[in-house]
Amino acid sequence: MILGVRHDDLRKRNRAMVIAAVRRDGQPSRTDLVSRTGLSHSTISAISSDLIAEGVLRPVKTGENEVVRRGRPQVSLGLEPKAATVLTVVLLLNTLSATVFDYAGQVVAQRRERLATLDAARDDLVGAVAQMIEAVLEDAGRTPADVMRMTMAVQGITDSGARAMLWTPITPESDIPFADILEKRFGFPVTVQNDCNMIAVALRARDPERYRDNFVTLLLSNGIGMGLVLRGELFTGAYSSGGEFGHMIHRPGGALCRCGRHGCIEAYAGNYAILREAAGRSDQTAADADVDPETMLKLANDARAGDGPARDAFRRAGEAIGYGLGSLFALIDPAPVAIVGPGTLAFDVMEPSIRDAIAQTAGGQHDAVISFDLETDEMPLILEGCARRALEAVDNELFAPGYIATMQATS
Amino acid sequence: MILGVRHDDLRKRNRAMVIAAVRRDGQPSRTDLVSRTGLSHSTISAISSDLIAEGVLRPVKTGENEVVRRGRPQVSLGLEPKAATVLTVVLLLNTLSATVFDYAGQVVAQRRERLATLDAARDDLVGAVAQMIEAVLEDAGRTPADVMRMTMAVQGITDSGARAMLWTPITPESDIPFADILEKRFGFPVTVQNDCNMIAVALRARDPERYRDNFVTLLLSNGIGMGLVLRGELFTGAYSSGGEFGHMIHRPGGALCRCGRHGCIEAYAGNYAILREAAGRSDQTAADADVDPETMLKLANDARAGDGPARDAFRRAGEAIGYGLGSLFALIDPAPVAIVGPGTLAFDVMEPSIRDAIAQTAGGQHDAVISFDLETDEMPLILEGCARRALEAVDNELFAPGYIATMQATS
DNA sequence: CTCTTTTTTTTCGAGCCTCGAAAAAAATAA
DNA sequence: TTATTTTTTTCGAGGCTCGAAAAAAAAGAG
Repeated sequence: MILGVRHDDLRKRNRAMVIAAVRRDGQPSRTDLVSRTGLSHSTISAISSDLIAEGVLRPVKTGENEVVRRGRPQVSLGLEPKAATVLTVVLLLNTLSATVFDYAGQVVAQRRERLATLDAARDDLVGAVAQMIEAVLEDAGRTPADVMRMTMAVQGITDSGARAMLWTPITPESDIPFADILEKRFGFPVTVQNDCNMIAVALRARDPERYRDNFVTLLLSNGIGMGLVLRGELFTGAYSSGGEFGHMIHRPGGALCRCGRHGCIEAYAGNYAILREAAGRSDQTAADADVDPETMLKLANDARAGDGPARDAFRRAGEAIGYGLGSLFALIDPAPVAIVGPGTLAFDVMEPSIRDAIAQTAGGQHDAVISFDLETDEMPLILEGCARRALEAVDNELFAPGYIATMQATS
Repeated sequence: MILGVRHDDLRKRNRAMVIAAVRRDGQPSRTDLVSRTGLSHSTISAISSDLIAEGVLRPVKTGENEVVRRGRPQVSLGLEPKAATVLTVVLLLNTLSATVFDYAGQVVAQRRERLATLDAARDDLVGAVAQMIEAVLEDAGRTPADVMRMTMAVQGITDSGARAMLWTPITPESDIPFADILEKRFGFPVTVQNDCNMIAVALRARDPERYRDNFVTLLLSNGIGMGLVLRGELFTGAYSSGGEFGHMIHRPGGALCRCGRHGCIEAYAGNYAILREAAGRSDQTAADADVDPETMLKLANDARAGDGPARDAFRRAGEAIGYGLGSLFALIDPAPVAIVGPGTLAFDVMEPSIRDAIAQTAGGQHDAVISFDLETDEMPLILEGCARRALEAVDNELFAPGYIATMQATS
């Protein structure tokens, strides 16, 4: 159905714009907001005084960084930290962490623990998450009723409604509806997101100059994850979180993948695949659940030292990634790529074969556009992305209700 | 920049909604429009009487199909044919056609001619197009000044701004900026679109139930083209029309493709590739520029008759398409696929191997969702898509200016 | 220390837009 | 001819944004 725009939606949208501008720009003055949004002084004045009265924004003392100029000084507006509390949970292989953020995006409390996810039963996983949520909320001096939203990031595939973890390499369990379970238990809204997608959100927030409309994030670890931003929007599949770059087919009927199929990119470029190849094992050998970083560093050093099985393994890994990126670029055109995770430590060994492979594909046409940025530690990015997602949801749903609904109904 | 919504944008948007609803629904009454758009009777009344006064819409006599009911009868609103004239040009291998449509989408005049595109020099192509435009406009009794928009569809890659044909299999010439040239010559706005994208637009318009948010169109011919609709929007690359499914890599370093690279899907599934394989030629043999339909039909019949080189060739073609779709589905999740073009005549021979290959990929998980619809004649679809594009552009830009700009600036 | 200048922010009335309710219009049913 | 039903238009109320003017808050000049 095509929805018309009702009159009050206008104010809601413009409120959302103002909040979004404040979140992005840090501490803009009303005058800054006028130029950012194209709205008039009168409108900005009205909206911002409303938002201040409601406790969403607050005037902040400008630091010494402000140039002393003639005239009435600008008053910067900032997000009121007390306006909301959001919660993030990150569940990765053998690691669980939970963080409480205030509305301004500052960490209030954080917990992190080792958890043997591979051996944990379904209820153990859910129980561990719930327990950690309770603990970190207590650390933060908040109750579940204070939390306006929670975003959970998991390794693996989630559903497109962001309600459940459909499949994950971190445990044999599948289809765990974390959102339903946690919402029922705690009463706040929960979404479940793919870790790589959160990395993409974080990069976009961190460096909007470089990562704006179209870019790719690749998480190189035991598996290969991808986050994709197209036309400025996080790309997800129709039913799932999508973007399963690691399971695009590199060689039909080829090496055995962790997912049980054959010839996936991951079966050549995942850590387990590189190790398997370098160790001279058959490419039909079952995958290791995890490979420790030291082993990978040693392999990378072997590869750097000269020709041999390690160098071959990385070359094949790079080839798989390169052809995969080339195929992806045939579909969406080349875009900047951010490489994230432990795999960055061996990226120099793979980069030549990646570039060679891309050059042999249709996506290699404009290869000047293709740049790789490296970021070894994925954890802060995932956390940042989750927090951002949760906070933006609060921005839209709570302080400008109807905004999202109206916009989506447009198409 | 984040753009706020100004007050007059509201009316523009709602006008656009009303026009779009009329175009989609055929001849809705004002009451229908109220339920379609969610706007009030008062608003619909005001907007529609404006549009009628401006000559965009007109009240139409309802046919006999209307049930006789008590109460004031509904007055249906239709598009006023005289409100605008649009032009479409379709340039394919050895074929050029031009059609004039009225604002209601009816054909006013049409021309079609054979043109040896492979041998035509750059200026010949441009000249032939320009000449045909002049001729068809004269047939229609219109002048260039009457034309509010033209959409041109070409085989091959266009730029994302829809201004130029970047590369095409129909002639060795490349980078022909048709939009600039024709705009300069005729004075009306021109866009240049990829043919498969127009097929997707047409299918969406024809059957919105089936083809709505996510679907794929594959054009099987001498080359392999793709149109992709994601989240209800036509998908194009960042720099080009994108969606070069045929040039995703199927077998690294494999068969020689028409594009000069090796191992592309097209190098296994294009007509020339199937013929090459069935005839027992090396897969490094240069591609035929075109293969006539009779030859392909004969090959398909050979394949149906039993095992042999023809059956193998189609099996390999199906495998390439299947693995390609599987890789695509790993990224975007499975979606309905419409198969269009001469290749549909041999689709029964390929379908088993396509489905087998998909089943071996990550995208094969939910294979119940994957359905194939066939449509042999692509020409009417391309034409319909072009007309639709041009008319919708007129709807938005002319009768509700600012609508598009505002919406895009939102993100 | 006071007055002027400059810049930011708020206030105020005008002009639109949408909405709901009531009225008007146009048909059928009694 | 009158009552009923349904569609469409009219009209006043309430909101929103805008531009212009006013107010506020600082530095600079004398």
